[in-house]
Amino acid sequence: MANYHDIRRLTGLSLSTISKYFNGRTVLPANRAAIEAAAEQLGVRPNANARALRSRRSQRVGVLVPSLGVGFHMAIVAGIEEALRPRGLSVIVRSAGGEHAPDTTTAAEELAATLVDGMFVIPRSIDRGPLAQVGAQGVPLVFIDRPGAPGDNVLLDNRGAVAVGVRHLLDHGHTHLGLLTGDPGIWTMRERLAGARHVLEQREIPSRTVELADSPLTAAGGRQAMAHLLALHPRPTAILAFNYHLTLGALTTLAESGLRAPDDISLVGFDTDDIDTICTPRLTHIIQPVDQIAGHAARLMLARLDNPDQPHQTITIPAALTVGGSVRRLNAAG
Amino acid sequence: MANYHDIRRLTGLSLSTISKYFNGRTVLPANRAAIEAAAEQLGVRPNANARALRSRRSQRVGVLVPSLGVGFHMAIVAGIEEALRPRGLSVIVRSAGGEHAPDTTTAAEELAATLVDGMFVIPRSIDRGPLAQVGAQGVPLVFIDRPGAPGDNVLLDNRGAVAVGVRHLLDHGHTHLGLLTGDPGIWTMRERLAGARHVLEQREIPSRTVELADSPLTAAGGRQAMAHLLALHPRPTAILAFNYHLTLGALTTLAESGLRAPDDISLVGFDTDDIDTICTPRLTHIIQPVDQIAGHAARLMLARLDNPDQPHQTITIPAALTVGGSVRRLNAAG
DNA sequence: GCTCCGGCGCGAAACGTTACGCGCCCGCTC
DNA sequence: GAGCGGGCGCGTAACGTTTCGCGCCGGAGC
Repeated sequence: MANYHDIRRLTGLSLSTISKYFNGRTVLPANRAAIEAAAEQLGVRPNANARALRSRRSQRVGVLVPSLGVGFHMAIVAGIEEALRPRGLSVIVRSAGGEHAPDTTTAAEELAATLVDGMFVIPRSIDRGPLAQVGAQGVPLVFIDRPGAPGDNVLLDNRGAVAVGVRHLLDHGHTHLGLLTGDPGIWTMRERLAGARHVLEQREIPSRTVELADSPLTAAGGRQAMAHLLALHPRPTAILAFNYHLTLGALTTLAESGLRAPDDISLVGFDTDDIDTICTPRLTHIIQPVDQIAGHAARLMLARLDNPDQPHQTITIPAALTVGGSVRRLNAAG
Repeated sequence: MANYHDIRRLTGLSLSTISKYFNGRTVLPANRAAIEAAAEQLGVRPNANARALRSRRSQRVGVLVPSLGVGFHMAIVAGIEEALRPRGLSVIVRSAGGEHAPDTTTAAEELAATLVDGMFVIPRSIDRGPLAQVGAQGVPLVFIDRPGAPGDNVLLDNRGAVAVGVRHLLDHGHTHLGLLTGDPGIWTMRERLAGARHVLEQREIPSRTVELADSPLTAAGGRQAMAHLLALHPRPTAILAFNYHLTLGALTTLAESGLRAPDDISLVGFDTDDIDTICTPRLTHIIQPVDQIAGHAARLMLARLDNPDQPHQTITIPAALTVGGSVRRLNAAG
C-alpha cells in the first residue's frame, strides 16, 4: 500500500503538509487538489498503526462483557458500535466469560494492552473487585451498572424497574404476590428486591402476603422457583420475575402446569424482547432500555475522549413497563 | 508506560535481546531472568502499536456482519472471539447495517483500513457484489454462507437443513405441507426451498399438495404468510418455517388463531434456541450449529494466517433437527 | 590444538506517521 | 512605506518496536 512518501514523490510537497491534509487541517487549495489526485491515483490510506504509534490515539475502544452469548450484552455492544462507528472508532469486543476465561481484571488488562483509547466494562455480577488499576493506567473507563466504579457510569434503575412492575400489580388489585428474586448474592438482584420492598412499604402491604423465591439466575432456577410459588396455599395471584432467565423459567413451568396467564395467574416478566411476542396474550414485562444504555455510554465515552480530565459522570436510566395482557385486574373485593 | 529502553537502562541488555525475549525466542537464562525482573518492576508491556507498525501484524481480526442485532450474527461473533482470544487475537466488530450504514464493500474497506490481519465476513443477503478487491489488498477473508466468495468459506448446508425437516414431516405421515419460504430474492432462502423440493421429488410427493407462502423475512411477514396457509381449504397438516423470524411469526399467528401444535397442526421451526423452551410441547426445529460454524471459521482463519498462500478451503456444515413435540404422527391411513 | 559451526548478543536501520518550531509571504494598519 | 501578524509550508526529530547482518564465544570433531 502506498504511503505519504509516494504522495510526496508525486506532488513535491512535504510530509508535514500531506499529514495536515489527512488530518483535516487547512492546506492551500492547490496543494489539497494535488494531494487528493495523488492519493486517489496511488490508493493511499493513512497507516493506522503508524498513526496510533505516533499520535498515541488508536481510534479503538474496547468493550468488555461477561459473556457475548447473553442477549443483553450483545445488544449493548451493538448499540455502542453503531454509535461510535460514525466517529471513526473501532470496537474491540472481549468476553471475560466462556471456557478459558480469565477474571475480569486480567481481561481488562489484556484489553488495555491492545492500547484502546477507552474501555466499556460490563462487570460480572460476581466479581466486585477493584479494576481500579486499569483506570489508573490512564485508560478511560465507562462502566455499565456498577455504581461507585472508578470511571463514568451508566446505571440501570434496578429499584425503579421492579418498583414499576410491583406498582402495576398493586394497581390491578393484586396483593398476594410471588417474586422470583433470583440470587440474593448478586447486587443487581438485591437492588431489585429493594425496589419491590420500597413500594410494598409505601403502599402498606403486609409483608406476609409477599412470597419470595430465590434461585440461581437460570431458566432452570426460574422453573423450580416458579413451581415452588405455584404450590403454595393459597397461591399468589400474581408473579413477578426479576430477570430474563427467571421469566423464561416461569413461562415454562406455567405452561407445563397447564396454567395460563392471566386467567389462572398474573405474570410480569423482565427484559424479554422477543419472547413476549409469541405469548398470547402478550407478556406484560419490564424492559431495560438497552439502546438508551448503549447510547448514553457511548456519549460518555466520546465526551471523555474529548476531555479526559472532566469529573466522572453517572447517568441513571429509568426502566419502563410494557403492558401486555398477562396481568388480570382483580375485583376491588378480590 | 515503561518500554524496552527502560529495561535496557536497568539491565544493560540490548533492545534486540529484549525484543527476542518478548517474542518468545531463546535468550540466555541469566538475561531472561534479568529482563523478567526488570519488566515486572517497571510494568513493561510491549507497545502493540509499535509492534504492529514494525512487524506488519496487528494481531487483530475484523468481523463484518450485516447487523449486530441479529442473534445469529452475534453468536458467530461470540464463537469467533472465544476461539481467537486464547491465540492473542483481538476481534473488531463492525456492522454493515444499522442506521447510517454504508454498503458492505465500503464497510469492508473501512475495516481493512484499520489494518486487521484478517476479516470474517457474513455478507448481507442482498448484496451479492464482489468484495473481491478487499481480498486482493491482501487481507485474508473468511466468508460465512456465501459460496464462491474470494476467500475461505464456511457454508451452511441450507438444502440439507430444510431437507431434514421435510423428511421428518414425511416420515410422520404428513403429505400436505405448508412451507413458509420467506423471500425468494435471497439466495439462502432459494437454497432452502431447493432442499425441500429435492426431498419431495425423491419421495414422489405430488407438488400440488405442497403450499408455498413467501413473505419478507420478518416476524410480521411470517405472521401473514402463516395466516394465509391456515386459511387454505383443505388446510395443510404441517408447517415448516424457513428461518427464525418466520418461525416466530408462525407461532404468533398460531396462538392468535387459538390453534395449538401438534394437536391442530404440526410445526417445524428453524433456528430458535430459546423460543422452543417455552413452547409446550417443545418445538421441533432445525438448528444451525452456530458454534461449529464459528469454530470452523476461526480455524480457517488461523490456518490462513499461518500460511497465507494455501489454497482456499470450503467447509460445509450440516444442520441438525431437534425433535420436540410439535409434530404429530398421522395415521398411515391419514 | 585448530577449525568449524551453531547459538546469541549487539548496533543500526527501518516501519509510516505526527509534533514542533522556524521562516516565508502576503495583506493590513498607521 | 515600514512594521506587524496570521496562515502555511518545510525539515527534523521523535513514537517503540522488529529485523538484519555481523561478530563473539564455546563446544565438538579430527
